[in-house]
Amino acid sequence: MSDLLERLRGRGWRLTAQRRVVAEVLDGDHVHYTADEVHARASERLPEISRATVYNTLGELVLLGEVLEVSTDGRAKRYDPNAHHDHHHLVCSQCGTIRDVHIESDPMSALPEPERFGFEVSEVSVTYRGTCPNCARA
Amino acid sequence: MSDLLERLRGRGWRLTAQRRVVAEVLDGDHVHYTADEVHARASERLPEISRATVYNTLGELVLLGEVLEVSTDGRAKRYDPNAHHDHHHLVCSQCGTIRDVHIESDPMSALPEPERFGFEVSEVSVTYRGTCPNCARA
DNA sequence: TCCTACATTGGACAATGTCTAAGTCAAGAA
DNA sequence: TTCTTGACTTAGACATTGTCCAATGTAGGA
Repeated sequence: MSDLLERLRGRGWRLTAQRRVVAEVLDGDHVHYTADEVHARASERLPEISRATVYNTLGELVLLGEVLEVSTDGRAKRYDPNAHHDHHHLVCSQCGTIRDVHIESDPMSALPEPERFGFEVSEVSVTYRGTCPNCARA
Repeated sequence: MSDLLERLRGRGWRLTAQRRVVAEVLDGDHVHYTADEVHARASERLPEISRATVYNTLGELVLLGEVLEVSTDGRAKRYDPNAHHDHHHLVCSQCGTIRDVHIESDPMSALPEPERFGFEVSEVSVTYRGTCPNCARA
């Protein structure tokens, strides 16, 4: 994730304590926090960080293509730092847990020309839903 | 859509003017209104209908499997009456327009067992994003 | 027609996200 | 190093979307 900070500095980002902490919170695999979860974790390291800054920073990371925005349930958006590896999502309908998954076909090529309705299609996301092992036990 | 009303009555639904109007608003192809859009359209025919009733009715239709809930952008959920025909969605990133599309592969079978992480997977949705012809012109 | 359980209403409340004005600070210039 | 400036942060007001509740209304069976 320090790679990330270097890349961003190279793009003219001013490097502040707040941005550094947000980037650190997002470091890891299968990380899919909501903005408020990021804020809570960032506050542990930098208590005075404001909600607005977290929202701003997440928005910038998304625009820069470093983080993906995932909205699985119409509740809070989640932020996925794994933006440089093509993947999809598996979501537990009960507890909301998300896993990154890799699939064996190319869904983009599965959409026939006549079904594109003249759209310039640039992106596809596949979301699987089900019950995770934890919730299945309960 | 009157089929729908019959089906619901058969399931013990009490048939009220409000529910009838909501069902009428949802009639049609490529209909993907937000709850507030449904409310606005329903209000044209039944001015005193309340927001709460629209939300309640939409929620019930979803539970009954007659309408699908679609959250494409983390903004308001949209309601898709085309629940009995398997399909996916093509969304314009600029104006939010949605089209129903049919694809040529089965995305469910594209998720290998080891990528299921012990989940009981029951559902898959594929969302294509791009620019619609209208927005491309502008 | 009458009853009653179910449906509707309006408004308060909750969750998430956006915006603004004022204060603060990172980083280049001198 | 210190100065300067425009970008960044902050707190809190506000907006949007959705949920809940107590009071009232009504569909449909008896």
